[in-house]
Amino acid sequence: MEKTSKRTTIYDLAKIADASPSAVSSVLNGTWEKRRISQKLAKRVMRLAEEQGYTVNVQASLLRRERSNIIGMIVPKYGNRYFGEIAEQFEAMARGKGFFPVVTCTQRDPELEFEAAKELISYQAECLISTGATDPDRISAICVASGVQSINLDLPGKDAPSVISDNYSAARDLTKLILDRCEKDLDWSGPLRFVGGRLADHNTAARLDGFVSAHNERSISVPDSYIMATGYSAEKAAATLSTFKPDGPTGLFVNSTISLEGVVRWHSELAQGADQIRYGCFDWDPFGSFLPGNVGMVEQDVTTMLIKVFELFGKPSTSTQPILVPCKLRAFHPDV
Amino acid sequence: MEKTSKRTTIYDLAKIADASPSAVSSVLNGTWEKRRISQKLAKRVMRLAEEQGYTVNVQASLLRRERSNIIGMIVPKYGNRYFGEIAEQFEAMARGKGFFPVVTCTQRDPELEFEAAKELISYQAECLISTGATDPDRISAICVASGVQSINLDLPGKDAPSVISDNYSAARDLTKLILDRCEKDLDWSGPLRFVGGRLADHNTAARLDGFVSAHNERSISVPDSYIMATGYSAEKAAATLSTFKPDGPTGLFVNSTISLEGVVRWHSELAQGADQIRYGCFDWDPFGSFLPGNVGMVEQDVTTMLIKVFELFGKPSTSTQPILVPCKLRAFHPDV
DNA sequence: GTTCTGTGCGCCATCGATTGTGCAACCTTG
DNA sequence: CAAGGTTGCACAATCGATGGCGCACAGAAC
Repeated sequence: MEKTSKRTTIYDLAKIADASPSAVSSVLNGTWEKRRISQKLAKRVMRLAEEQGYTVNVQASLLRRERSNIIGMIVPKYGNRYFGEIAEQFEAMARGKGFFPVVTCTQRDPELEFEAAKELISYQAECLISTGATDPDRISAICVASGVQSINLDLPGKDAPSVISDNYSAARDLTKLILDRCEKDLDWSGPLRFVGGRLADHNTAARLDGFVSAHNERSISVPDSYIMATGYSAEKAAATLSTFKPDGPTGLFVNSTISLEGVVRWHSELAQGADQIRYGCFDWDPFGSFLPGNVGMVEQDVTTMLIKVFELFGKPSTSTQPILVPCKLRAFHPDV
Repeated sequence: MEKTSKRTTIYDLAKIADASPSAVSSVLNGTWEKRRISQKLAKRVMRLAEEQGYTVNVQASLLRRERSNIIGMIVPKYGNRYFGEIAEQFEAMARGKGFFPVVTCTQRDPELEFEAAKELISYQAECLISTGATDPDRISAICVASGVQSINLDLPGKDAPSVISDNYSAARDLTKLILDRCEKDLDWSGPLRFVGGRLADHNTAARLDGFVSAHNERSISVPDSYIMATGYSAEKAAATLSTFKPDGPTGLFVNSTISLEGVVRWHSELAQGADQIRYGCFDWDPFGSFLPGNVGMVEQDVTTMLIKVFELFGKPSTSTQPILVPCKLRAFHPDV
């Protein structure tokens, strides 16, 4: 039925349909009515294409049309609710708008981010969305050089429009929630410890601001040693906490579910006093919400963020002032 | 510095370097020594390419070379440890081998799976890996028609080689673990309930087999009503369990972390007897391991699975007998 | 001075699809 | 029946990169 060796092309179809390649092409890409191809020929070609299992060579098609329909995204990780959700929804939305989404995961490795960006540009991506990129401006730079639009998501850059969460407000609200619950459950009023993230990172800085503000509003001062922002990884969080053996009520503000993994490990291994600890986490995870001691989590509003991204898409970049999207605070029920 | 409107091409570079496009091309793709281009010209061209922010138009390049370097994968979800891990490791391995991985998420929607597969073929993917596809054979079929290799991962198909977990053995071991812990903690000896998944699905069937075998080995019989495989979603699991209010010790075999979400929700809302419940889950999640009542989880060996996939890659498809990869059982510490 | 061997590079066809243009064949109208 | 209009399609250039082929020129050998 079909040629064994190579993929069928419009030339093959033209031969067996006894028509010209251009006629075949226009039938298959839907322009045949405009080009006044008879229905008879159109039907014949379509039937043959079906029979031969023809699929366009998008490479060739887009080369000619000088566009790619590809819209690229780089994300640091997949197996994390937040970024997983971003990737999934992004793909769905892009497809809904007729684009071909290509998402690639760069493990928070600046070199890999850069390489992946270049690769996406080579594949003629029309727009590149850098999610949580460690060096978004470096990526914006090659995008500019190649005439490709770039948009930052989750972490802001100064050379391209950015859509990010309102980290400050959400962190402040979460901090208040944890403080309230410490007060209520443990009759203890802080200050909390801030665990995870990197201070150099914009989001961590904004969250820390919110964290400190919430304390200040209550006239609580936070010692420097309580800021344990030693990186994004479960191991680092666990390591930082390993020497900390609380001997009374304690509260933690956990920056990201990745750090939460370390915190929970530490928490579960405490010899005593584990029930005297309350914590909340910036970022949401369905299982996280059932962990003992967890009083609330911040869920970033992925859908709204992506809507904003797609609003920017195609527009000549206006302001690079980050667009802030409010988060949703999820407070969990008090222990019974 | 660079042209504002269009991307730089080898023709642009040829003009400013005062050389021919073919010379530029061979310099940039590394064949210049074979083509006896002088180092002098090569250096000049490379410098210019750098300055102009040149990137190959892979579309054109691959059209000419008649290959794409693209290796495609479809996965049902990202934001799930198992599939997230698969996607991440797949990308890393593919890149390590010089390919361009394109992963796309199809939400367990058969139509979307099919559309995405066609799209990847249109982009000239050289191999398509269907992960957890609901209808892998339909995808294999178009791959065959287009002369593209296809490999199934996680769920087997009969028309292409498959790499899957040894669901039977792992389920048997997990069942035994749960039964042991029920015996030890609750002085209760089953039978357990099986929650989540679809019986029509190969993996659920294999796991159920293992589940039943483990019971049989201990001469425990499992009532039909204990098999609650009503689908893959947290809601469905929660709905199925909603009418179940245990009045004594109970044990559950939870099929997938997705179902686990529902189980945990149900568990946390039980008015009483929650401490009389033990469960284990097929699939691993870092937070899942700290949930009250969870005695163990099965971690599928993603790395080994992908190694097997890459071993199949490029080979003329041999047998379509599924390749079984053993899982790792993670048992959690008894409650203190 | 002629022939021979390298060196260095340009010319041109090609990959598959798209699209502006052109042109037969047929039909209509007066 | 000629002029004009319509229908239906083919031709050929083009997108950017690649690679076989061949040509010009330089130096070596005789």
